[in-house]
Amino acid sequence: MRSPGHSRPPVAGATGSLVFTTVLTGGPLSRADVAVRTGLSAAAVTKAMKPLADAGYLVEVEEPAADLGSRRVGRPATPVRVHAERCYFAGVKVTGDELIGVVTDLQATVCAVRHRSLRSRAVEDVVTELAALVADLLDESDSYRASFGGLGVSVGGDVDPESGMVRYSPFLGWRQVPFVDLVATATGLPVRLENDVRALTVAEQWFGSGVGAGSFAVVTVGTGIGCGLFVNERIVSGAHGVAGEIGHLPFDRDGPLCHCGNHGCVEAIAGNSAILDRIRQTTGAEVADLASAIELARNDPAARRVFAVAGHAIGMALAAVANFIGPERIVISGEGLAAYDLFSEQIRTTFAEHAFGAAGDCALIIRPLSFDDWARGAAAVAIQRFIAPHTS
Amino acid sequence: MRSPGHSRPPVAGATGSLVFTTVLTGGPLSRADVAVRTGLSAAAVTKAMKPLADAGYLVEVEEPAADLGSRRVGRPATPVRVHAERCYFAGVKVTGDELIGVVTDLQATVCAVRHRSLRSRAVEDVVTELAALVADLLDESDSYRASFGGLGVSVGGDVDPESGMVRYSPFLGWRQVPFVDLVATATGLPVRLENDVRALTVAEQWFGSGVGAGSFAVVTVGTGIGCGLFVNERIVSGAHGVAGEIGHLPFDRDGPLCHCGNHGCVEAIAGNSAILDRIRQTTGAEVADLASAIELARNDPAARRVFAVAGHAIGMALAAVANFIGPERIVISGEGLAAYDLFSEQIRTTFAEHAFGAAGDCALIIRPLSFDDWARGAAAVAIQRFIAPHTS
DNA sequence: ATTAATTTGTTGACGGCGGAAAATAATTGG
DNA sequence: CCAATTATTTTCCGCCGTCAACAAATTAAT
Repeated sequence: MRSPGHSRPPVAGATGSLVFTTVLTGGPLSRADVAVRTGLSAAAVTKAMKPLADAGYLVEVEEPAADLGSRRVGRPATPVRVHAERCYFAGVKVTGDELIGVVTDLQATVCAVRHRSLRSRAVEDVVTELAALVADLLDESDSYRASFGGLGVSVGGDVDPESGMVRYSPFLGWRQVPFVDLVATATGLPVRLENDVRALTVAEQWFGSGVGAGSFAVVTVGTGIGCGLFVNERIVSGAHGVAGEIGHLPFDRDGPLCHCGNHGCVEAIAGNSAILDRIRQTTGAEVADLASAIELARNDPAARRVFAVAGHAIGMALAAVANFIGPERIVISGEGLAAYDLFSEQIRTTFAEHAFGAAGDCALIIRPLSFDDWARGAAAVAIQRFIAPHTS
Repeated sequence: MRSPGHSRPPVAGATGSLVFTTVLTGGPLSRADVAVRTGLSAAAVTKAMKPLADAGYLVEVEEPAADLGSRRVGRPATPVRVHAERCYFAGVKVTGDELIGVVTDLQATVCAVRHRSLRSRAVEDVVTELAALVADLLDESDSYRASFGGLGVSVGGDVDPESGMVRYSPFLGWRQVPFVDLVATATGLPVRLENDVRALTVAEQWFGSGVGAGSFAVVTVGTGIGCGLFVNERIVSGAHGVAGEIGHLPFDRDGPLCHCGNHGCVEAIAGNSAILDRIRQTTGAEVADLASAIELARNDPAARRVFAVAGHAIGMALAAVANFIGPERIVISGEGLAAYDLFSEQIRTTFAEHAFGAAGDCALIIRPLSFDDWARGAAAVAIQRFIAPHTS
């Protein structure tokens, strides 16, 4: 029943996944290192690695690179690394007016990118366009199809990965769409669906700033302001599909009206369009997009003040995240962060002021994000599914 | 090396804990039911139960109570329940001016209560008083000492259960106190330490409204406003010991000054003393405590309005919790809730207004809490430790 | 050079534990 | 009393991880 060309997931059980992800996220590691990190015995590691190496997913590092500070006595370690080109994954982020697709290898390194604008948001049109986009991507190299691991799709809104349903997506205007089934039949590929912010969080968890953290949060600043949470070894999905909605924390009863109907939400102060509106309003300048707003702010104190106010709101939101779940790190990402120097000071000051006690020890990590990174997040979801099929 | 009279933890491994907690939290259950709930095979359940029954922790229900809607064909099930009197636990909540202690059975039913006021907050004095309090409690019945499972202690502030340290407690003015070690040597009992709100959350998780929920939050409204979180099968402790600090979410830049230095925190609007101050201020009445404030509000519209404003702030905080982690349920507890009818309407309205999408589906459960319940929470921590020693 | 010490990696025996299937038990409904 | 049905127990089997012994590869010391 297996379609030809789809690689079989390499792992047999939980231990296999554990060992594999340890190597995947921890760079080249000797078997002994893996044993220490996982808490398994050395014997168990050897046994778990055997089939993974046989199937080509793990390879021993050829050049021992003996220079690195070692020179200890004893048999030298032979580090093992993931063979990233062993299989490939596709990820597509669906927005209201565009599809962004990537192909990545096993380590989520982007190998190919394609965008495709949407002329219609009708479900069948989106599915058709998505299938075409993925086909185009996979046609870029024979290897992609030859050893394909899975397709990840991310959508903003309320999404259920288990059933593969888009329960509600405001941007697309969808309700109760069995998106995974539709995409799977249209493409013939194994498909996994996830919320867009959570997909990004998965990417950070395994391939980004979340590696090694017991808990972390990803805060995205863009049109909206969102937050992905990784707590107690897992991503928080919310009992009803909603989690990490920090965009509408109200900070100022007299603040600007938000589209949600309340006043002074973070999003209504620090969202991209809020910033643009505010800059137009206070300076009278005709700024077309965020880039020109940033440009303007370099010389115009009034515009700069708008960014400072936004930075204040973001700092408050970060403090709320830190006080709430006490993550080890918070990764702040977004397009606007290209202008990080404009926010930075204000964000950190406000965060420090409002973080409660030891919550302030939480590390703030800035990570500017391109649109392609969102699609990479979707691919990361597919990778995670491929490696740990059991994990929710 | 085991002190005489301390019962040995009954479980061998993870499966044993699982089966035992399933029976403990799920009331009397047949082995077949347990198999379904845990996902184990029936055979595994039988095998896991054997040693637990032999040791007297589980007993078969004698009276099959055959009335209950059953009357199906086939061999009747023999429900198994926890033998609650098999062993006893003590729990002590330490506040700035009082110790509250209880003895409970294995099901966290309170068997004995004692309070003891503190004349000094010096560490050694508190330890001495605590040991005396526990001794008094255990002296109330021979059974307590004869089959004693463990002592749980809860303290407000930043607490590390693993090391047994009170890292920082504002109310006691302690820093880096190795409290578990001190109490253990003073009492000769096995001791477990936990943050007070998290201890309460453990009690709800196993013996209260959290039973069966994949995620829930406990919001406590009292002098301070706090929140315990249960997410992804575990309680959230925060990487730096801080989590669930919702008391200082700022909702109103022009609101009253909070002791934390900012304006308009939830705590500065809806905390007990904030309510009292506000009522004195607006009505000029001399209210001594919350009870008389409630009394007054029954007839005085101005006082009632103060409660409504507090209810609004609480509703906002609940919405923030729901939007943030999307729990299945939120348990709201506190002394002030005796006057729930004063808050209720406003809390629910505000919550519904500010909960984002499906986050509003979260169930709000009211559970008035006595001070003894806090001590019971500490005992619950000891129970949990007794049953699942491996779990963090 | 030889040997000892040290660390890594492999192999095989052993045991715990959970599942599958068969056996046993206890009822209901003929 | 016999079938049907559901609960529980028993027996057997296989997976998987640890332990202990061993093989490998290198440094340090003699």
